[in-house]
Amino acid sequence: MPSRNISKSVIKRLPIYLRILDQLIRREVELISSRELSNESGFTAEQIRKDLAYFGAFGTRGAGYNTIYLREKLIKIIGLDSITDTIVFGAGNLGTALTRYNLTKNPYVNVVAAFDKNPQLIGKKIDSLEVLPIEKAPEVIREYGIKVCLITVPAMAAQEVADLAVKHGVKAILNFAPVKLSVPEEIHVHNADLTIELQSLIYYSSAEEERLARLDKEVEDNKSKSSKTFSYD
Amino acid sequence: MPSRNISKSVIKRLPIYLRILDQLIRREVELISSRELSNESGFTAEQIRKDLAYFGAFGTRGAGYNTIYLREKLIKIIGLDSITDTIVFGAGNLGTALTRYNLTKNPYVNVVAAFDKNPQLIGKKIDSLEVLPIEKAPEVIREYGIKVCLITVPAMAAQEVADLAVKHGVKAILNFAPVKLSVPEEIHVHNADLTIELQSLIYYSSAEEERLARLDKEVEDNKSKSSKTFSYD
DNA sequence: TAGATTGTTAATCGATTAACAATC
DNA sequence: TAGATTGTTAATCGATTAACAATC
Repeated sequence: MPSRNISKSVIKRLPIYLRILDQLIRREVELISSRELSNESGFTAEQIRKDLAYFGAFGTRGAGYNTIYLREKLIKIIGLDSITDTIVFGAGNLGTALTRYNLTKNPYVNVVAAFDKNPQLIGKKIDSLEVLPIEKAPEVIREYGIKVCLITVPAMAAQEVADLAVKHGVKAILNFAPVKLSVPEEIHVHNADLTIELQSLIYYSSAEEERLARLDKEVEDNKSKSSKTFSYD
Repeated sequence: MPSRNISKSVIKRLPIYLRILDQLIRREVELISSRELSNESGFTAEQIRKDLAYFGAFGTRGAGYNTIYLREKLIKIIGLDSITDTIVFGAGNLGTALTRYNLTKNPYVNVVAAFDKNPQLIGKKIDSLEVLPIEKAPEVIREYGIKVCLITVPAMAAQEVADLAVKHGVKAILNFAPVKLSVPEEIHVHNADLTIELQSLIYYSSAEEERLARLDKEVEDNKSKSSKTFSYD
């Protein structure tokens, strides 16, 4: 029996494998080797084989993986074999984008409601979905047994919304607000912080070497100018 | 001199430290220990000290880090000391959300243009920014010396847009399209794939143990039912 | 000086890569 | 059978954690 407690990095790769299989199946490819999967995904063939082996032996030695069979297994592993109902907090541009994307392009997920506090947004339609006031959330969470939600409200409001969601039974949060949410430890939070992605990209976009060399020089200069400029007075 | 070639994981944490410092400074906190930074960020104090030490000695033994000084250093390390001009490909909901967010909430970045192919979106205003046809992109990239761009176009169009951006001088891409972009190896791509985030969260949201046990059983059953159902005929 | 906290080196842990026997 | 590719074990690499000397 495969051992459990599989690392986060492995789990993050599974949906990528799934997407590639979806594409291959659409192209009517029936069999794929780990080497070819490597080309498509950018991960090494060894890593792909090892990742899959945590969950079972899905391939055929000498041949490769049957795309349909492996896809089916991945769907079950990730837990996508029944559609996941979810809700979106915040119906601004980001909330609207995510709601619409998941409604139309993500067959594994259904958005049952979007909530906002702003009276101007309440009643607005996102495709056929009407934006509801946040007060309705507890009812919807209970009614649909919502376990996963997305938070796209402003940073200031995010903790409050998270508390409400957790209180009524949500187990996993995809958080787009630029704050660290405090939640009980059994609750899973993934942060999709777009500012952080962008800033860390900027690090690489301009001549790293030069910039850091300049920094070193500054720190040097500071030191020699007597101890430290600031000290604590 | 601190050694270079600092790992991606370190770089991804720097913007988080920066954000916390911004908050502390707003609250007029002047001095902070690595232990307190740990509480705010969720990373260990040891890790924070080590991360910072890659770039220099910014703290004061016995006291901690001066918030203003450390913030200034982080800004220079990340490369945020001059505003980064950027462009957004795709003016749908996601593109609009990102454009608006960066224009209004991200002081380190300026969005100089948003592009779309859809004639219905061209001319649309995002705050004071007018959506331009994608054909104008080369001109804008050259004029502003754009090094960083965001891609929010549909999966099908993403590679084409990336090629265009790279061709005209873009060095770093924040890609929201669910595809693996092929780019020359000196170009940096960060994937912000929201579907993958959501799917890997779903893995954790429902009883993992049970699901995987059920899977094991299936695979067992399959094996005993003669070799494999599919084999390659 | 005593107390506190950094910066840095050493130890541990975990994840990736390499190698290869198993087997289709 | 020969060729190919998986699944798995061992080796390596890198990142995190622990420990502590330096020093404010």
